[in-house]
Amino acid sequence: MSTISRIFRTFSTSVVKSPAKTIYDELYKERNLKTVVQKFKKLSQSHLFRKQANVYNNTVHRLASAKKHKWVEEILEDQKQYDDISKEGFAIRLISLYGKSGMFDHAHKVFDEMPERNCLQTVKSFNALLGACVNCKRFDKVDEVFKQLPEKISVKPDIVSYNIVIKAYCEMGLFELASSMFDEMRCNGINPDLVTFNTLLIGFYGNGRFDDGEIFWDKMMNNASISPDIRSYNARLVGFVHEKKLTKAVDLIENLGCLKPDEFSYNAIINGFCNNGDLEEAKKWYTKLVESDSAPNKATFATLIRFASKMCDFDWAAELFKQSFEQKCVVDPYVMQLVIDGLVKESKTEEAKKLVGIGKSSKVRRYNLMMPADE
DNA sequence: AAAGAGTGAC
Repeated sequence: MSTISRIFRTFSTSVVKSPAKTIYDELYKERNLKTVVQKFKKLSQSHLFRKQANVYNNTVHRLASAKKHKWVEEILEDQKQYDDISKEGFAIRLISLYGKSGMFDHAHKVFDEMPERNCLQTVKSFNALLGACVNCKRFDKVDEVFKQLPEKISVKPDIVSYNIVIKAYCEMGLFELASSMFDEMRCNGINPDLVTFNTLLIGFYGNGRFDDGEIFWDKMMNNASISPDIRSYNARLVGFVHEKKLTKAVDLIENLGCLKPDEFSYNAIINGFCNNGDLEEAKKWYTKLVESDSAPNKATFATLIRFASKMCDFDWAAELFKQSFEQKCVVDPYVMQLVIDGLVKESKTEEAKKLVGIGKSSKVRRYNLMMPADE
């Protein structure tokens, strides 16, 4: 579920600003998902509607997050009646939407049906299928698709294909295979790009393979055609934090040159100080984040509210609690309840009641937080 | 219209 949210995150945020938002307001404002399905199918009859990729992303995301996979199937299968399905781009959209919804067999079926719909299978739809393996965590299928399919359908894997396979190996914890794929792609005349390096850096630094991370960091720095971006630096920050090298991490975030730290950079540092039990530094870096061009997000609040509660700084926890609502960040109710319980324990009953009220009235997410006496 | 890289964790 959290994986699904992450995969769709880019789309749902862009949808907010998209003009489709106003045109299809009726669909977005509908709270009843069964009605959403009916309305979506009705709207799909319009050729113009079917061009709106964002409406598809948004709707499928809503249904998949609510675990209504039958309804995802209902709206996506319904699309096959339109001529658009013989265009590769439309098939790719269905494959990737099924993939993001965790429905691998459906994704594979759309791919398999392409020839009978006179739709050419190029490396792009091949990559969409490969991506669906990873998004559905069907790692057993990755090798099968990557090693057998290209020959069957006469496509040549490209840089995107290799990047997807490298990500799959990193997620499987098969770091040696991820490294060897990096060598193999170069033998096949495909040069690693920024995505390749960032995938490997995140895989290594994020999983306790600091030394391997450093090897690829050096390779990237020595590669004249690659300019590391903030994601590359953030991966290394996470690596330093894992290694408990906080001085190194702080030095890195303060010396990014022309790059600007983002919320992921700050979160990495904040995580480090929380793990060290350093309340003062955690507060300091939270303030820096608030004063920066970025804003704290769900992960920031989840970490800090939990940490402040653990350190019994319930005044700060309450402050963060309120901030998280102002920023419309949805944090696990269990963490929010920690703050209420802590305030009550310190006899700050009025403040606790106030927070319960904020939770009940929130439009972002209605929390059913309780005063300990209610339980 | 269309494929690939990220944060927490009872």
